[in-house]
Amino acid sequence: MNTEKESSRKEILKAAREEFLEKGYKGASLRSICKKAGVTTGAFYFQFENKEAVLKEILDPILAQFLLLMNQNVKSEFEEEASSSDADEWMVEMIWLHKAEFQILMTGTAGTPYEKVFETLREGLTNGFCMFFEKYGIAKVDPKLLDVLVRMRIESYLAVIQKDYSLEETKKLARQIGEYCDAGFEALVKLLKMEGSEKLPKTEYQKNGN
Amino acid sequence: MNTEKESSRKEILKAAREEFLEKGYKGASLRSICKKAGVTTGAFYFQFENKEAVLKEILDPILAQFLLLMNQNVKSEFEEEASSSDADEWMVEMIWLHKAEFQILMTGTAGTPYEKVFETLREGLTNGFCMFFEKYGIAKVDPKLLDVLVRMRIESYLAVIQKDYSLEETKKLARQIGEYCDAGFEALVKLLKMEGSEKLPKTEYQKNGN
Amino acid sequence: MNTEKESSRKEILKAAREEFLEKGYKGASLRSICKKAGVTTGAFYFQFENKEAVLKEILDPILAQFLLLMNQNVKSEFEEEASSSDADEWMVEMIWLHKAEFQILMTGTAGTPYEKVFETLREGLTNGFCMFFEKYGIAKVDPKLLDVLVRMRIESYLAVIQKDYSLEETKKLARQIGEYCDAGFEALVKLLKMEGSEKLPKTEYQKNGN
Amino acid sequence: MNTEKESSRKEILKAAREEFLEKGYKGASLRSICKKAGVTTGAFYFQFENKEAVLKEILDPILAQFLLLMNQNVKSEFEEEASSSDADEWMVEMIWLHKAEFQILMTGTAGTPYEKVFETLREGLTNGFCMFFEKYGIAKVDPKLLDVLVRMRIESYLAVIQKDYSLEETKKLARQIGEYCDAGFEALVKLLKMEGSEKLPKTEYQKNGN
DNA sequence: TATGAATGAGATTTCATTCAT
DNA sequence: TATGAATGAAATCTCATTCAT
Repeated sequence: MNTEKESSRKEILKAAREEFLEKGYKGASLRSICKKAGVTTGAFYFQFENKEAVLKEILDPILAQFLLLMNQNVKSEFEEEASSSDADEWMVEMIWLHKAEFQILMTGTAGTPYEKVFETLREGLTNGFCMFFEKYGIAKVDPKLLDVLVRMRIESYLAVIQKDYSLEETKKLARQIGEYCDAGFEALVKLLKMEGSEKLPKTEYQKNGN
Repeated sequence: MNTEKESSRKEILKAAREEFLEKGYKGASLRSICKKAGVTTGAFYFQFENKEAVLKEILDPILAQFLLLMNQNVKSEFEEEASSSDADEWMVEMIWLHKAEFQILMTGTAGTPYEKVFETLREGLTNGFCMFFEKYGIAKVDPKLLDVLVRMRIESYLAVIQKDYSLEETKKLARQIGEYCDAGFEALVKLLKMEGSEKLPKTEYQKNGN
Repeated sequence: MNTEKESSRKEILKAAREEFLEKGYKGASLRSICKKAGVTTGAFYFQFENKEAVLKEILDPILAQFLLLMNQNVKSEFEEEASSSDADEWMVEMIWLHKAEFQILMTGTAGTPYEKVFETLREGLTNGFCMFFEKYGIAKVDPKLLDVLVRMRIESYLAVIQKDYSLEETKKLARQIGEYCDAGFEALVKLLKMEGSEKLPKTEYQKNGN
Repeated sequence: MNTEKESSRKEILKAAREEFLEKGYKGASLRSICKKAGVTTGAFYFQFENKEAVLKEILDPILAQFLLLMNQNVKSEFEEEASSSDADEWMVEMIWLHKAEFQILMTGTAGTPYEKVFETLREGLTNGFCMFFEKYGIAKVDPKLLDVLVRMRIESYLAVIQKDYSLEETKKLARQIGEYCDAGFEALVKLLKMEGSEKLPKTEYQKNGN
């Protein structure tokens, strides 16, 4: 039957994804989305409330999945060290499967409600990192530092998807980055412990002692 | 004198910086830039060729500076380890001084020639990293990995400026991130050497160096 | 039914024809075309790609017809002398029916691609004249002279349409001009043959033909 | 002294002539005229009241000369047949010397007061033709026909100047066209006399009588 | 005589959205 | 479900012209 013609809704979503990716949300024009989708504007407005609704439909499910995985990831890293890398791999896989959406989210949502969604994501990951530090004996970690670390980690994911690497290559990179971050993390823990003890009153002789 | 009334050109640039920051390049409207600047559109087009020219005037000098510093940074990291952190500090300082511009560059240039400028920046840093790895005995580093590391480092800079930390706080964070990255780097070197020896039993430099 | 409201497209074309006629292409403003047509600018841009496209739609069909007729005219003048005046009459009629378009073409297309269309038309007629001269034994006619004669003939057509003569009056004028040009032509042939024989005593065709 | 720098006024006139020629009056922009003239807009408005004043300054002197010559031409053609061709030659020469201006007048003045100047010119020539016909015994010539003949003659002049022929070539062409027109004129006179006698009441016996 | 910054209306064009069919 | 013509505000940009210096 309609094998030749995908449903309008899907065609629109596909075309919109491309346009948003290419020109950003503001820069993308409904006209050209509709043209690319082979659909009239009337059909568009039957399927979606407005331009923003398409963006929402593109990004929301991905975001939901991502948040879910992120939470699992964080939890498992905290509870059982073994499965940590598994969760990490899943996340990489999910991002890899939805390159376009994540890129739109990152670079194409200026002036959109989604502009601030990343911060939400980051806050989630930041919590996870916080617990992790605490597990290693650093009670009160500077939230500023945490934020940066989280963003670096996210960036590492995104760096990968912006290229057209295969899933295998992507996973290999993810493992290497994992090593990098783990080592960095341990070094920081050491540093912070030292700084923490330096801040205590007897700084002077501690310096000599070390 | 004319202290109360800055030159139109400067007013326009100021207003444009704000608008681009807030709404991205596409989302920013000339009308509202002009209104904010207290200037007519005619005056605008006397001062600038078009909308894009303002963006150019805002971003170009910053980019030039950044590229310069980046090169110095790379060079000094390669030649004398001591001054590395100095160059690093300068770069942090420069980015901190031009928060707005960098944020515009990052998130507000979709559909603009500047969209791809980051890649240029990254390529510069990537070269530096490459030399660094070679210095540590890793001859042919996977460019994919390099790219990710570079982007993480850049992201660390940018993460900081998006918050309103003081310059002091910013620099402290930068130092901590420096530790993190150095440790991560060393771990990677170790990992890569192992992988290398597993895969290519008798590389030339391995025979001599190890 | 909807006799009172012509289609937007037609209303726009009508209004544009008037405006172009009155103010030339550059001088005509879309705003006032739309207002005259009782249509919004949006409607205009739904129907036409841009201002130039309306001009194209107005002029192209007329030009095509004209070129067609011109070729027929030329051919018949060459082959059978009798029908020559028929074709001529048809052409006059056609021009008379499209006064506005031809006047726009003549006087209102400065700075437009159509600016040079007349030259194309003229080249067509010039070819015809050339054949005509050859038929009368003038082998190589000065193309400069031909060009002038052609333009005079075209001008004669256009002179007529710029006034509001009836079709009958127009045709009568056309006949008179026909006499004028025929006589002029014959005089020229005589002159050129004399000049030719003075300059080139024994041309090939002269030896045989005369 | 100021050999290197022509007076602003002259520079402006030169640049305007070029621009009007190229883009027509409406299409020509003051900005680009000023830029081409190496002059600021302020300087322009010191020298000229407005855009139209430049056009006036370019066209008026030429028009005055042309009208003068035209009258002489007409008069001499009427009084002494010998000098007719002299006056004709002068006119050709004058037009040749002011190609640009005449072309501007013809094709670049849509929407300008000068749009209708041609008609004035033509009326002058038409009067001359009228007298000429009367001299040959055609009392009341159809003004419609006269107008066409005049326009054809003018067109012949203009046809020549739009090409870059030398003055010599131009004059030769003018002479040939002169032959063409004279012969055409004579044929018309004959025709009109016949038509005239046909139209008079006592046609029947006149036909026999003549 | 000029400068050149500024004006502000108006140019063409594009936008997201609506609505009768 | 869809069409596609229409809306009208707003977009970017250009215009001839002015004016303080």
